Amino acid sequence: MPFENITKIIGQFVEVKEEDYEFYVKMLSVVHLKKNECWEPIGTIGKNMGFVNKGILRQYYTKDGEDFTEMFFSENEFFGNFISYLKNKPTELIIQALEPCEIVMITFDNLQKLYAHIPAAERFGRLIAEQKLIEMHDKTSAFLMQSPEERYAKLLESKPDIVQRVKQYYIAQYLGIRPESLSRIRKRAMK
Amino acid sequence: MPFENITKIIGQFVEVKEEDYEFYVKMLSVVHLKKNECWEPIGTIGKNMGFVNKGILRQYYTKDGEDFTEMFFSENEFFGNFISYLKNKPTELIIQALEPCEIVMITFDNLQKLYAHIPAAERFGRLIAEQKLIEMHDKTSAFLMQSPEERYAKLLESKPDIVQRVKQYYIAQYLGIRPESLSRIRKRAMK
DNA sequence: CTTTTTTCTTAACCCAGATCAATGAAATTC
DNA sequence: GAATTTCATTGATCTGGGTTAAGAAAAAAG
Repeated sequence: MPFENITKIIGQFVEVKEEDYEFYVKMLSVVHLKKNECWEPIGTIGKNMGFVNKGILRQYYTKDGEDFTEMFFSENEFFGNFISYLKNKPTELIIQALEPCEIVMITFDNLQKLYAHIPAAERFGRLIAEQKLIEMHDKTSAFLMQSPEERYAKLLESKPDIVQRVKQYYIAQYLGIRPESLSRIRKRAMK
Repeated sequence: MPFENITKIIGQFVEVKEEDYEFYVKMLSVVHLKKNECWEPIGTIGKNMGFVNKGILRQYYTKDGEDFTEMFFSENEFFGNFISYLKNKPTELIIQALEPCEIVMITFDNLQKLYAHIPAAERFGRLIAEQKLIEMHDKTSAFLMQSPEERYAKLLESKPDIVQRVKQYYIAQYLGIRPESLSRIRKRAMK
């Protein structure tokens, strides 16, 4: 039952009518990513939205040979190269599986069909977009208002599973610091 | 001719048909803000979008008695408490005039009417939203990838007028540093 | 299970930005 | 336009994170 989770999550946003269920399912497919595998080829235009059934992914940029991790996605979260799709231009964004992942996939094109066929889905799409906007906003303001140490404490509180399951240098990238510094922060926090 | 600038700007996004012009104008109004005056009362739900005809504003949060400036808006830019409007909840966001401002205003409600009446306007609305999303994204990645000094250099290059017209401690807030540090960065940069 | 590679920790030193305090410059107020 | 408040600069000192390098621990490969 690969669509069990996503059905539950969509149901939290909008009412999924019995008669629409099949149409939803027809738009969806399931893909598996091996560890370290990437979601879409680098330098292409975003075509697909994903939903994490199982596993963790990270979204990152590379600049001067250094990685900058922007976000993690774990079970029951949506992700995708939205900006590339919206701008219809390739971006440098990379989304990579950090564990073997099972992903429910919908192409942005099918998403549009879904909107056309099921008006309630439009509401769902808007809510996802808004949620992404708010997440991004929260992250920006965290960089403005908090120290790396505070940001780590917040992450630990809001997403303890991520901290457990993800290599520390990815967490450090996410916080905007070096792995060595994160190690010190963790040591300080133990007391 | 308070609508001259906005007409030009909208025209860059979508074609404004002669016969629609009057409808556009009917949706718009002009407000003036005195220096230090705020756009919408604090703690209310975002109701209006603004377009800067003349002046500069800053968008900021207050936390523990300290201000964190997120963004500046000057001539020909759109602004508004979009997140509050989208969530239909008040936010702590404050938008304040740093100079006497002339603002072209449209209520979000009228914006919806505009969408309904002129399909091309929907495209304009989407483009504005995307632009805001991209701006926000750029700002987050700047915090991840650049030092305060580099962020200042970038601001100086991309918005020299802002640096000229805005008090330095607002610039410092925007860069996420103290005014004293900005002063030192400026001194270093002179050489 | 052993070897090899990757990741994490620790230490020593450096530096940009924070903090505190004082002074000078500029903008407001009256 | 003098007085007062606000803002910018500078100096001294402190600190958290960066850098470099080494060794320990854990994970992957064989």
